[in-house]
Amino acid sequence: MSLLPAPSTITTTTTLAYTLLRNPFPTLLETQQSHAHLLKTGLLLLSLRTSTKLLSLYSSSFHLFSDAISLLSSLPSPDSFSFSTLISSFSHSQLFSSSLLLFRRMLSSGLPPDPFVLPTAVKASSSLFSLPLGRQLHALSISSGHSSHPFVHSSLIHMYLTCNRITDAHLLFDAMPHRNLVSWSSMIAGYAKLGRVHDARHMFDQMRHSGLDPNSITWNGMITGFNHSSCFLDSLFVFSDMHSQGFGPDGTSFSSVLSAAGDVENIVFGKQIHCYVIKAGFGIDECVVSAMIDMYGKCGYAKEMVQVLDEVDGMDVASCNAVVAGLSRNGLVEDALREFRRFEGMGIKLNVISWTSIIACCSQNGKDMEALELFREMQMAGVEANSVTIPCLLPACANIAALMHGKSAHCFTLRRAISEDVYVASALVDMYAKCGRINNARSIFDAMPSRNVVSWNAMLGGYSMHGKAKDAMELFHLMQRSGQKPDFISFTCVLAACSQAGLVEKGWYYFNKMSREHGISARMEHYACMICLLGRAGKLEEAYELIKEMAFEPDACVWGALLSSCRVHGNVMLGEIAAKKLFELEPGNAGNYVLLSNIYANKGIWDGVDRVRDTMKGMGLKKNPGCSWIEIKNKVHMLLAGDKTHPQLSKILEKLEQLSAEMKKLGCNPSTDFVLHNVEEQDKEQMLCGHSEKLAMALGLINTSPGTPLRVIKNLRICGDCHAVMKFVSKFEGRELFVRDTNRFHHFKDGECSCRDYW
DNA sequence: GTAGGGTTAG
Repeated sequence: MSLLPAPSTITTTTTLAYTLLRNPFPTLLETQQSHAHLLKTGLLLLSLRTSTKLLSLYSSSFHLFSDAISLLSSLPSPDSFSFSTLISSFSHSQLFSSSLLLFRRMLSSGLPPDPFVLPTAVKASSSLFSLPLGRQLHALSISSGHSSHPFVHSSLIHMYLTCNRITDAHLLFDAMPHRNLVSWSSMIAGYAKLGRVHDARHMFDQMRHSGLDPNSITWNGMITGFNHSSCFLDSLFVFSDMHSQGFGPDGTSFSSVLSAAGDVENIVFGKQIHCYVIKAGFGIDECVVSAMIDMYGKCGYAKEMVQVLDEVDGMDVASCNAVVAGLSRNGLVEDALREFRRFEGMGIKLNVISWTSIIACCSQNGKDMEALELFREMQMAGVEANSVTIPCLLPACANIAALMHGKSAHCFTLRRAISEDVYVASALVDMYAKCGRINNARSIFDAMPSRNVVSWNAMLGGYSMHGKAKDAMELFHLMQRSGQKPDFISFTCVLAACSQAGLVEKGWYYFNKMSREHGISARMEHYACMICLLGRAGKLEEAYELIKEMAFEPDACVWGALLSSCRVHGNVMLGEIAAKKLFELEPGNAGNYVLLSNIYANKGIWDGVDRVRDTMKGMGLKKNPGCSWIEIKNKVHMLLAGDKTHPQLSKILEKLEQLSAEMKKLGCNPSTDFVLHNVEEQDKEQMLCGHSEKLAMALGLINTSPGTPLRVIKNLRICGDCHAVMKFVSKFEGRELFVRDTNRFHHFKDGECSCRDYW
């Protein structure tokens, strides 16, 4: 029997193949049927043109890349056209590594690179920001004799620009025999992106002198380039130039110029563009609409944002996202949540950006529990988090020390292979440090393939918060040896670490080094650290002198640091000075009055105590309620001082009474030093029920098995009495306790605290 | 099957 198909079959098959080639949009089924027939008849192998058409359909229309690859592999002698088809499909789907791997396979199969496939490969290497790959391709272009081909040449220029090698790009540009609009536009955009306004404009003029007219891409490349380098005013100027020279803006230029207008918060210009957009008929371009909403948001016009959105027929998700982000940016958290729910209710298909925006909105505005809940909802909705979502979520875990939630986010990053992203890893370092796991933070930090100043600061801040001054200083030196320049936050962390450990001389050393060697002038937070350091070390006069030397008006943090130190060292005179300033700066902060009252009470100055109490009463001030969080079995519990509504309250109080009795039996008297004597009835009740950190600790003790470490977060400084009780509990119950207050970590173990009672 | 430009989340 002949292996060739019967004549009738040939007719059918050729008809099928013909249909396939002529049909611009076949369905997957039609494609697969044609494929099957061609395969069965053996004709597939005879027509490279047909098989390449199949390759294109599988990869570019249906994204069935493994089917496309196996088809390609089955072809006895695919040509460079077949390879190019699949290589460019990979690139179009952002699969740049696969694209380049296939390009390599094409070369090793003996096919030479041609001027069609080379630009695609170069573009893939640019998209991966890989200079080494780009250089190899440059060399290959030369050796294969295609380097002067205009498309190859332009792609190489763009590759060098993308890899921040403007000089190499310019050399290549100069060597170009026939410069075209594409290469000029690339160079202009390249300079604009670097903020080299003069060079970009100069190139633009040179291009016109050479007789070439810009097109919309040339103009837009310049506008978006200037936006990229934060030269927003220059963007606006270019847009005006474009307009006055008779070039009608397109969607891209409208989107970009709106973004620039928002960034310089120029509402007048923004509104002009709004009118222009409507007149030019771009009010339906989704990118332009979302850029317009973004502009209004950045200028602080919340109402207009929602108006623009509601005026559009059929809201697109990017515009909805811009509304949520804009409300969040303006601190309108409740409105952002309401709009988010409204969009959800309207059946708008919310994407990862929508969810990330609302999670960020919550975690940046003190709604940490809500952020965690939204993350859960997002997963339930089947939307997968990415490398931006996680750094937005993790601060919420860190804020309330939700270690289990943080850990599960960490696992997620490992599964999705995003754990090494510099933003993700930095946020993980911060989260672990703030949840008391300083060693885990360090392991992640050490494993990072690349770090930026934020990563170093997260680790430095962690050591500082844990009172590990020596580690902080060692890391700070490692940071400099690694070539990373410290910024003002790095110095704040190191100074805070010195302050936690009472290292006065080291503190002065870094404080002076900062301006002298690093050219960073001292900011408010640096002074606050120094005042805290000097004050707590008992050098109150020196601290006060430093305040007087400051070149700008000290804020409440600086005076607050002095007042707290006066409280510790019983200095009435300076305490009164600091308190007076604080009453002016923060009239509503009851904590300052309480501190001053404590200073008086400690010295037995009862009329002073009465005066402060009367003032507080007259102003209607109440102590900021203490609040603590503890995570027990994956659930975060929030406890307020004097909380009488907790379902386990009686058990908690029973536990605290039992502990108190044990302490008395062993001769440990709870410190009454920290108790305000002239307390209101309500405060007395609160004291009776206990501070929130004690309640949280007791809740942890009765709900976890013996020996389980407990982690408590408090919104205020830990009080002396609670500190003493926790030291006792760590020994008596054999528990490790981690308490994070507003200032630092206290790690209680075997009756001792890591702060060595210095805080 | 080839080169240059856009909006919304860190």
